[in-house]
This record gives sequence, C-alpha cells and structure tokens, in this order.
Amino acid sequence: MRLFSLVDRNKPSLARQSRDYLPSQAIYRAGADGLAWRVKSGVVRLDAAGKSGEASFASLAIAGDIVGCETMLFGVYTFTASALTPCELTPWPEGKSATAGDSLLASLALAQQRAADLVALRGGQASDRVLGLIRLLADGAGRVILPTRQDIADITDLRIETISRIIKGLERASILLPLKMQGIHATRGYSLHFAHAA
Amino acid sequence: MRLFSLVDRNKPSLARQSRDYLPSQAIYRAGADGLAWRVKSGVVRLDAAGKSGEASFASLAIAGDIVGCETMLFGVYTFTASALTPCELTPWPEGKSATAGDSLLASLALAQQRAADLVALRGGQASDRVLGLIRLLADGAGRVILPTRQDIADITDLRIETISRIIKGLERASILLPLKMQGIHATRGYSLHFAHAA
DNA sequence: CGCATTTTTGATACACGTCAATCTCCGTGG
DNA sequence: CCACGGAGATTGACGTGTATCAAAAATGCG
Repeated sequence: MRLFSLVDRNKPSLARQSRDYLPSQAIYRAGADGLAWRVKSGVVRLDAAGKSGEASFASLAIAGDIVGCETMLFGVYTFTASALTPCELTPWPEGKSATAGDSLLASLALAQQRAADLVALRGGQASDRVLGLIRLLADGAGRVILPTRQDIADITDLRIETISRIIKGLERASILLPLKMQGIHATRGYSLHFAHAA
Repeated sequence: MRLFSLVDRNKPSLARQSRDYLPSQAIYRAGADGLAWRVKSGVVRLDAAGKSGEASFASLAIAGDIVGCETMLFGVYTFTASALTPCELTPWPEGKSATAGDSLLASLALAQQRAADLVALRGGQASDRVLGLIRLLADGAGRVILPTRQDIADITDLRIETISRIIKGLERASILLPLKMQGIHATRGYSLHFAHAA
C-alpha cells in the first residue's frame, strides 16, 4: 500500500524519474494512489483484486504500453502491477505537450491491439498459446526473457505442469534454447529459433 | 470493403450521424477506411483477419467503448466489426472539444478495463465464463439480449454444443428466463435472476 | 553445503471437444 | 393455411487434451 517515494536515492531528485524493477517485484497496488507509467522495457503483469485478497490475472503490459492511467481519473489504481521480467517504467504523460491528441490516441489504439493479443493467448491449443506468448515477448533478434512457469500459466490459463511440459518440448525440438547453454548468464533467458517454429 | 455513404436516407444529411445495425450485420471491415465510432448500445464483435481470409475473434465492444480509432492513425481499420445484438454507433470524436484530454483518457482507461473483462471470460470453468459474459451484457434491470450460441462460443473459446448445454442448464435452473415465456417478443432476449446466480 | 523454491516427470481422472442426429424456429411460396 | 427448406439450437455417445495428484530432480541462494 505504501507510496513509492518520489525521491530516488541514487540520482539526486528531479521528481519524475524512470524506475527499474526486478522479476516478482511489486510496482503498485490496486487501491493505492500514484502516477501513471509507460513501460519502456520488460513485461508487467496486472492483477484484479478479488473479494478475498487473492489476485487474479487481468492483463499484460509490454514495451510502449501505458499502465495505471486510471489514477488520473479515479485517484487510485484499479489493478495491481508487478514485474515479470526485469523492466523499466517512466512516468506518464511524458514532458510537455504530453496529454495531447496523437500520443493519447496512439496509446488507445495500442491498448486495443494488446487486448486482441491477450485474447489470442487464451484460446486454442495449449502449445500454440505458449508459443504465442513467447513470440509476443521476443525481441527482434529472437531473444526472450520468459516469466516464471507459474506466470506463464496464469497468462495463458493453463497449469504450471502443462507449461513445463510444453517448454521442455520446445527445448528438445531446438525451437527454444536456454541462453545458459551459450554461456550467457540470464535466468530464464532463451533464444527462439523461428526457422523451426511454424 | 465498401465505405458507408455519409448521407443517411432518412434524416436529411448532417453528415456525421449515428447508425443502427442488426445482429450479424457487418459494421466495417479490416483494411477499409472510415471513421472511428463510439458504441452507444448493443454489442460489437471485432475480428482479426487471418492469413487466409478467416476471421478470428479478437475483441468485444459494448456501450461506451470506442471502436476503429486506429483509422485516425493508420488510415485503415485493423479489425473487422460486426453487430452481435441490435446496436447503435455514433461517429467519434463527438462534437467540439472532443479529442481533448479527459475524454480520451477515459476511453483509454475503459479500454484497459474491457481488456481485463475479456481475459476473465476466457479463463476458468466453462459455466463461469458463460455466466460472466451474460453478466457483462446484462443491463441494470437484469435484461439481456444474448448473441448467438456460435458467437458466445467464439468469445469464450468454448464450443457451440457446450454453450448450448450450459444455457439450457441455466434456463432449467431458472437463472435465465427467455423473455418469450413472458409474452415479450425478443429473440434471444432473457431476464437474468441474480438471486440464484452466485 | 543445505534448505527453499521452482521445475520436471509420471500416472490417472475428468471437463470439454467431437461427431452425428434430431428438433425448433421462421420466413417463403404454393 | 400449410408444406418446404435452411439456419440455429439441442441432445446423446464417445474421445481426448489438460488438469490433478504425487514424487523426484534441478536450481538458486544465504
């Protein structure tokens, strides 16, 4: 529930600053007040608060998406946000002519596109959903940092055991290679080999 | 692909006018150009165009939602829109100070809320998904006009037979009553009895 | 090194999918 | 007014993709 101090301990003040989060770190909680943010990199998970405190997956935000903009209307966050991969957020709206037309319009269009992506991740065969998520999260070079199996399961509405079986399968089929194998130390980092994947 | 004429045959001109659609009617098609719209009433289905022409369910829009705003950025629609129940749309942005801050911001927040609703309709037990959709579509008085079984199936990622069994079950449990029984003629119109429902 | 957490694997169960017949509307035309 | 036809809805019997449950096996970390 606490509000993040607007004063960063490293960089001396300047109030509206970008922030970094590590996987599983809370970004903000439903009901609290705070700023709206734009996701610069990484993957953010949004959860709706159920009656009895339990959080249920509600949405996903990736680079470019705006999160928490409802605070600007209601004063409090509707969802709880947490980091699924290392990620960086900056306060929104950015600088000067920010709230102006085109920027906001682009954000609206992006939000609708993201909603369609999410819908696709929750329908069809289990392996297609997981592959769909991996593709959504992969960068141009085919590198991905995956969320934990549990988070992938929540996003795709599958079970953790099912996710594990599918990802192991992709590894065995050489579609997904752990970066660790290539000497790079990045937990849950993989390289995706499109060639094989449909 | 055709563009709807901006001149309505009934009401003499005034260019930017609201439009009515009947279930299963196409509103606009992906790739075509046209205006952005706000849904005043009814339920609109958005489909992403697959490689080979087939349409796959992408999103849902209900009263208050904006659809097709991407034309204002890209010049063409990203999705294909069609009516699932009788519905009315008006051109957007509305009138004067339209594109201004708050209205757009509210639309963005609403879009994100809708995305979360959609996600909830595609996870968990089959009967909960269907009930969730019915609740989403019901008006304050517990009246609903449901889409066809096929459309409900597409939205919830279930099969038409499963939907049929679940809805018949709700009818038998007196949670959902066909309005027809009450002498009102409205195909697929029901009244929802919250009392029994969870 | 040793513990807690996450991931993997196997065996079995069940919710929903699939296939195939009806059945119910409704509009159409004789 | 009724036979006809087509689209949507319902129902039953059976199959299967994931969920479940239960144990190992990895992995990360102090």
